Amino acid sequence: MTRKEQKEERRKAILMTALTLFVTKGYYDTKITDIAEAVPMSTGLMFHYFESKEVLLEELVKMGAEGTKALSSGPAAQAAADLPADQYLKGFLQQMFSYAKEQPWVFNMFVLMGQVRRNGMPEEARRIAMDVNSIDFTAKLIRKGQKEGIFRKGDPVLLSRCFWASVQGIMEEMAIDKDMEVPDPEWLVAILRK
Amino acid sequence: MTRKEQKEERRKAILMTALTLFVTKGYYDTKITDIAEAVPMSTGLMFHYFESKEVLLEELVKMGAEGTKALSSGPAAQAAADLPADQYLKGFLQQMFSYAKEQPWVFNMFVLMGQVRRNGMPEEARRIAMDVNSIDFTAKLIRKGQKEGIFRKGDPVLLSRCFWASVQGIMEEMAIDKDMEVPDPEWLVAILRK
DNA sequence: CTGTATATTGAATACATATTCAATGAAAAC
DNA sequence: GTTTTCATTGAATATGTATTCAATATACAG
Repeated sequence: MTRKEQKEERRKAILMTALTLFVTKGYYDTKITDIAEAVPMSTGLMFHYFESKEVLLEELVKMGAEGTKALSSGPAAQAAADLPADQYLKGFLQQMFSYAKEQPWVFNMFVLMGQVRRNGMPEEARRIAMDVNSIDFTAKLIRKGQKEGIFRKGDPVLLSRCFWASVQGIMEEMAIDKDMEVPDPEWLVAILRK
Repeated sequence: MTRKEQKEERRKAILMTALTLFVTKGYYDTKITDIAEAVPMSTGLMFHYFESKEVLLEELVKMGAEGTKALSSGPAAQAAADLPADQYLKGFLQQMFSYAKEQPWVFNMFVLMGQVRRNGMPEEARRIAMDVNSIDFTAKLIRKGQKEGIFRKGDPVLLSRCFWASVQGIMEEMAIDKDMEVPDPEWLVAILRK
């Protein structure tokens, strides 16, 4: 394994460790030393890989942003066009909920993206996360569902915000309480259903 | 006005200012100087009224805890016993949403209580907020609704967690985006409905 | 091998911000 | 009107934690 690959491995290890800690303890409560200790590596070495705690967060958010974009333009987006809107959303939630245990990486990333959008989070990371706009994507889906006659009346954007706020809230609880039972996706889609 | 009353007034002014800032900017991002500047008063004087930033938060959370307890044992609790479960919850949300503009104090307090329960928030305040358990209260209500045949099947505690996580998420958005339209309480109660 | 580059450490430093404090002003008590 | 108590200020200090750095070890290249 080349030197460059080694370094890349190490960067990923740091990123994954930080991701877990950020989501479970919160960004401000996880200190650089916490991450270093968990990797494990010395505190100073962290700065050989990332120039600051904020940049580390930004890298994570960038990864999340790419993933989300891929999702909303790749084959999954095709499925969205074909499937009935409610089926697609239920499928998405089912997938995400199952990741909570099988691919915590993906799950945590999704949760982090939501958290970083909140006020008081570092400016630049927040900007990047805000850029990825699931709200609009889902709003379109909701409009489609309304036409199909399966979703309730109401401003699609507002419905979309409510839907995602709910999903985010529940996923944060799941991220912290690993033993929490997985909710039925239908419960959340019911927010939209007629 | 006596000296003591003056002091009490001033304390309240600080508490209300801090509440607004905590909810809109986040606890960690609002500095003591931010609060002092907004009150307004000198930074040092803040410590004449509250011994620390954490204690200030704790005082707020204590107030919120009292308010919540009063709510769940006062006349409102009676109403809960009489009304159909869905009516009661819708009424509660309607009330809370209307407070967003008319009594931002109450609204913000409610949001803060939710935020403080999260990981990474100061220990003691968190403990106090956790103590106030809306989850169980609502779980009972949900059980009632299930018997009435209006709520879906499923673990009442899990349903309750989902319901509150959703409410919290949406109220946080409303707290930050003052122009956001008020969602229809029915959308959230639909999480529970059969 | 030898020299050069990279990885690693832990202690020193920088920095942001919470907290203290000595000094001053203003109000209440006597 | 004098004394005493409380309110107020802003600069100094303490503290926690991010960040830097000089020193050392390890891997790689020639």
